[in-house]
Amino acid sequence: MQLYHAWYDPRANAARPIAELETELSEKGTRDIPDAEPLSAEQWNAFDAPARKNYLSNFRLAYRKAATVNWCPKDKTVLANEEVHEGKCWRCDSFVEKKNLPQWFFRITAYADRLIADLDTIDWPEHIRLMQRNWIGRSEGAEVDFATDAGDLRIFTTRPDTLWGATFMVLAPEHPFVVKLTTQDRRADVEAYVAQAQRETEAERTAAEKEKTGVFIGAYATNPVNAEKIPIWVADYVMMGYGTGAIMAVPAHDERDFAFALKFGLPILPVIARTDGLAKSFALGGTMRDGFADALRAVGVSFEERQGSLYITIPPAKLERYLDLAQEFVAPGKWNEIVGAQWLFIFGANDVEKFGGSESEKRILARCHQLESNVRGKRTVMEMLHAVAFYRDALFHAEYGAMINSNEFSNTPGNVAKARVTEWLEKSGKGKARVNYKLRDWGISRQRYWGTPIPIIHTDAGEVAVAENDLPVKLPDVDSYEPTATGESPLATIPKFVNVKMPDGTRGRRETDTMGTFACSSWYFMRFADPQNSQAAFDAKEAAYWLPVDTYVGGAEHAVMHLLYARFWTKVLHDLGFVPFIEPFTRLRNQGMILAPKKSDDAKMEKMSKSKGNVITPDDMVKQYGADALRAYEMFISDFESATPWSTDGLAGTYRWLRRAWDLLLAPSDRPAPDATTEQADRELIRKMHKTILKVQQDIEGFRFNTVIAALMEFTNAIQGAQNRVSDAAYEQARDALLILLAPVAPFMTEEIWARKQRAGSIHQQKWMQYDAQLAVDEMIELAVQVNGKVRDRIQFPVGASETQIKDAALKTEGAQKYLVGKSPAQVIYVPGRLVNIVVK
RNA sequence: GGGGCGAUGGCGAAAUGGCAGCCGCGACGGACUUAAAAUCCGUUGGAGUAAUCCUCCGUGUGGGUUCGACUCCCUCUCGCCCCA
Repeated sequence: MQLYHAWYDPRANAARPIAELETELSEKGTRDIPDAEPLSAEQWNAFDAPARKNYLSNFRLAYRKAATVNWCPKDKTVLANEEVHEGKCWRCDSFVEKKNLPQWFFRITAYADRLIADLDTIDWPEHIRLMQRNWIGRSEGAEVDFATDAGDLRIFTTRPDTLWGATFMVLAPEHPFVVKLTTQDRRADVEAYVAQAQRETEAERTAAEKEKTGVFIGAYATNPVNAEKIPIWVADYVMMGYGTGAIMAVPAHDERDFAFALKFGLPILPVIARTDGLAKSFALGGTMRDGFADALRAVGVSFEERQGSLYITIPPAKLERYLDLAQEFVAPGKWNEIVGAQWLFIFGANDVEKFGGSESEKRILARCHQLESNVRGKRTVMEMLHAVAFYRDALFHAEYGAMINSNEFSNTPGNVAKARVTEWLEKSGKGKARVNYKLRDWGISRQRYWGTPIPIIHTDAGEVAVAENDLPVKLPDVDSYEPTATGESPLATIPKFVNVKMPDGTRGRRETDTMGTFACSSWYFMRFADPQNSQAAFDAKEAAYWLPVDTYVGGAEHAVMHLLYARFWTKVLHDLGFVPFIEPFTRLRNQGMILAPKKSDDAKMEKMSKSKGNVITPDDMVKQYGADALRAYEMFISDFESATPWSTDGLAGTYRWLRRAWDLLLAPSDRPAPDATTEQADRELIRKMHKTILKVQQDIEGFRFNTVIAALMEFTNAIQGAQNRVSDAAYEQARDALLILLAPVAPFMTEEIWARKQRAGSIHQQKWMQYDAQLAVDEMIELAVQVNGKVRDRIQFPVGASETQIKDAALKTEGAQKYLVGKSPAQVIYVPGRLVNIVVK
């Protein structure tokens, strides 16, 4: 239970024994520990034992806290996520509820930065490392406090540069401020909404994602950067688990906030300039005086005209001219606007309103409502603009760009905006820089029988770890594994397991949750280093000798869970001195999945796995074709990393090839003596042999087993084809090479042939073939002759011919000449050993 | 909803930015056989054509970069995996 006895010290950036933390707390409290809740030594020393245990839970790498589980009200059981389908129980189809239970967690978030940084030290596929980085989801931003009647409401944002565009706030339904701030008149609506959101599963909360929902809670918060009062809403698109469970909504530059604001008529104020300079204007028929279109043409502003209206996209350089023209031509009692790169409402000559804040929003809206009855239903300027489909791509963007409409920060360039605002927030005490992670702590509790018992005993003095000598805690023998009606683990119903006597005579209750299987898969490879050890999980010396794992082959489907958890566990054990390495698997390669037809729909494929019940066992194939043929076929079937449908159609072909090789390798050798005719054939066969040696060894090292088989098939064909034309010596040499190269592919068959040939020892202990570059080199090369990238002829040259010679010959080929009639080559490109491309204009 | 990967003949697939389809399956034709199986030989991306000559088309869609794109960049569609 080392995780329980350890905590993460951010100063050392490493795990340390919890005892050292206790000492520190008793001497100086949390004074030196960054981000810890303030606690003095006096306060700590005044705590009783349970209070101390409780406080230490904030630090331990293994700790308990309340968390929601899926609960089936009919089966009265806790369901794993994969047992919930579309919000319903997999067995009885009743709607799954949420239930709060104390659960055990591992504090993997403490290692987030190291889990990212150390990815650079291992040889893993790039997409797996990318997935882990995304999964950890490190984002830099700032914490900002918004004042409310219930005190400061803290939010986390990755875009502090958009603070001036915050027009409302959104709380997660579970946020404690929802209850504190909701006004009397809004209470009924808010409570109904929160209750509904909590009934919904996470899946439903995001599945019904298209339509945004939420309610206003009646309260307001003050934006610390401009003292504007903005309304507070509660909505299920904000999750309590991420950041602080509260967001400032900047609808002009966040897609979800934009959709939410449009739906509920909340103001949308652009505060970041567009980076693409896109500016548009829609001149509705009748709003501009005659001659406007001609005037636009005269200054070179292009537009589309449909049904009397002009759809104008204004080039950045022409914005000023356009503004002049619009003022000149706008009809009395009408207006024209520019959106995108500028936000201007043109009501007449020298009567232009800039849309740049809540005051201008009100003014513009009031004037437009007065002038035009059609827009009176629109609650915000942006809603009015959004009604024009032509404008839609110019209204919203989420890029970094120069700040606008942000008081003294306006015109701050996009590349420094975030840093400058963050710095200012810190200096002015309005907020501070903070790093946030998507990664959550790892919940290990399962309310199941099958799993490793969590070695903790609950006593009157709080929880106590099981003494090291008493480990491991074993599962009791039971008759029934059925879950309990209370949601507790079945272990809770077994008094013999639950009740324990402590050394001091008091009674304790064993923890009855078990660990999910990922806990075990996080360290099994360490146990493999010392599997018989009955004293400890493994001996440090054995682990240091055998580990880390040099090459780990597994499926990409484990990219973010198993592989991340195993890395975390390894780092903890490293910090605590149990292993000398920081990464468990030095090299990782993914094998592709084997797919099988879906049971429900034959036309679709899915991963072949026990849990899906679509597994095909290879026993019959081994019986019919032998293990070697099956092995070779699996190597051959596709690229190692690609998923591929299972099919035995090609297995007979692999079998035929191995049998052909068998016959060939065991055939009596009686070739003609070397002479002039055999000499050339010998050279060719030996050349093929060396090419094959190189290909096979390179491809094995690169995990390209399918092309290894292809190369060996080619070599087999080559020997067979040449057998009556080569000398005895060459034939023997080639056959011996094939036998050795075949050994890793068909280990049983080659061993048998080795024995039948009366060779000493095992074939699998022989030296590998030596590649000879000299003997592998070609005498002649064939080059394609292309004209404008299309092959028109071919030429042959001895190796070593000069570039000039080759280019000249290429130009003279019949195929090239045909396409050069009346033209002259503009360029001739020679790619050594490959082709000549003649470029003709 | 988020993240990752993929799409090439009838099928599994190959191809350091340089001749698309290596190798195998299947199919077709032939040899051997009384016959079948097995084995061996040949053909096999599509269209046009008497033709194995030749021409055009062709790597999910639409665009871009390049002398040259399956390969690099952007858009979309579909499929699979992981998480929610």
